[in-house]
Amino acid sequence: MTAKEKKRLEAKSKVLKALAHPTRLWMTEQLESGEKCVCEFVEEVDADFSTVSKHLTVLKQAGIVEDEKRGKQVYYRLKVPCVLKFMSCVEEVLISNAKSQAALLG
Amino acid sequence: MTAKEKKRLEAKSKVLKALAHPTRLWMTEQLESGEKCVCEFVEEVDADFSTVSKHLTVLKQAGIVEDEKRGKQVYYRLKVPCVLKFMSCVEEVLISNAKSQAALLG
DNA sequence: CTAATATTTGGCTATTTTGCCAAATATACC
DNA sequence: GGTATATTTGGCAAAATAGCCAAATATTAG
Repeated sequence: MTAKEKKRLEAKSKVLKALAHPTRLWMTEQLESGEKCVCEFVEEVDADFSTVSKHLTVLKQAGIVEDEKRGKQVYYRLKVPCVLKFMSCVEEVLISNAKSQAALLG
Repeated sequence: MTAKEKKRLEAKSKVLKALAHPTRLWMTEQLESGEKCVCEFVEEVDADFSTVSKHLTVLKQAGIVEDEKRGKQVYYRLKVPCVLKFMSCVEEVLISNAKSQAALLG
């Protein structure tokens, strides 16, 4: 494996890792219907304001979302909408897992 | 958020988390061209045999790959091939990131 | 049965990630 | 200016993850 390939793998992993957290995944899914400010997330997520803010920072640094400050609030929106489309494949894995589970149970 | 939705988010996160590691991502990509046994991965991955085996276990438990023992070897193959197709979206994020980077540099 | 090969498992430490709190920063309003 | 609101940042402790080694297991060959 070349150094370049390694870099590319690490970059892709970073994007996946950003999505690989229940709260971050949920927030990403929420953004499908349009931008939201941090406070809107905080209301629904039962987590500290700082925690939500940090999660959004992770998504931002991965390049999945972008933010814009308007007045006192910071609004986040999807930067690369396809992340939601590819989630359908993750669902497919879940369905496959459920089938395996069902098969085991007879 | 209902308990059911929470479960679903956690399940999806587990799948994403399994892919969110350079070595596991690489191994998953390698399986695109067909099954491989653990020893083949070990030769190319500069990591301990046990480490590679554990990574494969993570992918297996997430439902991304399945294994089959034949003789002394254990062969792994993709169980849900779409995981590679959705990787094209992750690439799209990388391209988007590169563009942002380029824009910053003027 | 014994030896050799392929793989998994257990255990341990180092590193990374999470999430809270408190403090800092930014913006609008008075 | 001072105050209230929205958000980020720094710091810390708890939890999760990674990767190595050694030991256990399984299979084949002799």
